[in-house]
Amino acid sequence: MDMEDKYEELDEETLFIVSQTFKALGDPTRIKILHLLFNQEYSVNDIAETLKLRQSTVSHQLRFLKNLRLVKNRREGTTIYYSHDDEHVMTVLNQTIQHALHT
Amino acid sequence: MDMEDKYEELDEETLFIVSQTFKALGDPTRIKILHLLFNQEYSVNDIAETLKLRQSTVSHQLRFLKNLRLVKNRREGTTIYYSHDDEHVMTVLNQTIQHALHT
DNA sequence: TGCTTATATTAACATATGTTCATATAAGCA
DNA sequence: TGCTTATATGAACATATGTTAATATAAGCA
Repeated sequence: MDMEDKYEELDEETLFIVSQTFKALGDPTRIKILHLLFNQEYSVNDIAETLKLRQSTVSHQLRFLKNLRLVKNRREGTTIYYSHDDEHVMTVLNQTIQHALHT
Repeated sequence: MDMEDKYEELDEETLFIVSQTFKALGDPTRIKILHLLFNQEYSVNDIAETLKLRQSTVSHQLRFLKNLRLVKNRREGTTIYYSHDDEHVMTVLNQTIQHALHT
C-alpha cells in the first residue's frame, strides 16, 4: 500500500481536481453507480432499476460523473451504455471499500 | 496499483462509511489541512496561520475530521496539537494528489 | 410521418455544507 | 484571583447539493 508516499506541493489547480474527484465519491448514489459499473457497462434504465433509483436521478448523476470523466458512454440505438473511465478512481474506490469492510 | 481489485457487496453501513470518508476529502480546506499534517503535527493556530484560514474555520474542520477519526490531537498546556490518524486515508489522498499532478 | 422507447434537461424544492462573528471554555501564569 | 493565550462552540448566513416531476430530445420502427 505505501509505495511512494512522497510529499508534494499542492497548487490551486491540483487542489481543485483532487477535491472534485473526492466530492464525486462522497455521495452514496454515485458510489453505488460506480460500484455497479465496476465489472461491466449498464444502460441508464438498468442502473435505475438495479439500484432502485429514478431515471432522472441516475441521468443527473451520470452527467456529473461524465463531466469529471469518471464514466464514459456509447450509444446503441436508443440505449446508452455507461462504463467507468478512470482506473485510478475505481482503484481508490475499491481500496476504500475493502478497507471499510475489513475494519 | 491494481493488487487486489476484488468485487464485494456494498451493504448500507459500508456505503455510509465510504461516502463519509470521501466527503471528508471532498473539500479543499480539509484537503489542505490533511496535506499539511502529512509530515508533522501542528497546533490549531499554526494551521490557521500557515493556510491563511480563520481560527474558527480550522477548529470546525478539525472537529469534522476528528469525528471521522481522520485526525487525533494531544494537549500541551493551552496548545492542542493535531496529527493525522488514518494511514489508509492519507495514502489515498497522497495517491490521488500524485495522480492529479502527473496527468 | 407518427408512435414508442430511452435518455436528457429544466425548474423547483428541501436539505446539507462551509464560513464567519461573537462568545464560551480551559489552561497557564503573575 | 484576575489576566492572557489557545481553542471550541453556537447561531446566522449564503451557497451548494441531490432529488423529483414534468417535459424535451433523439433514435428506431411500423
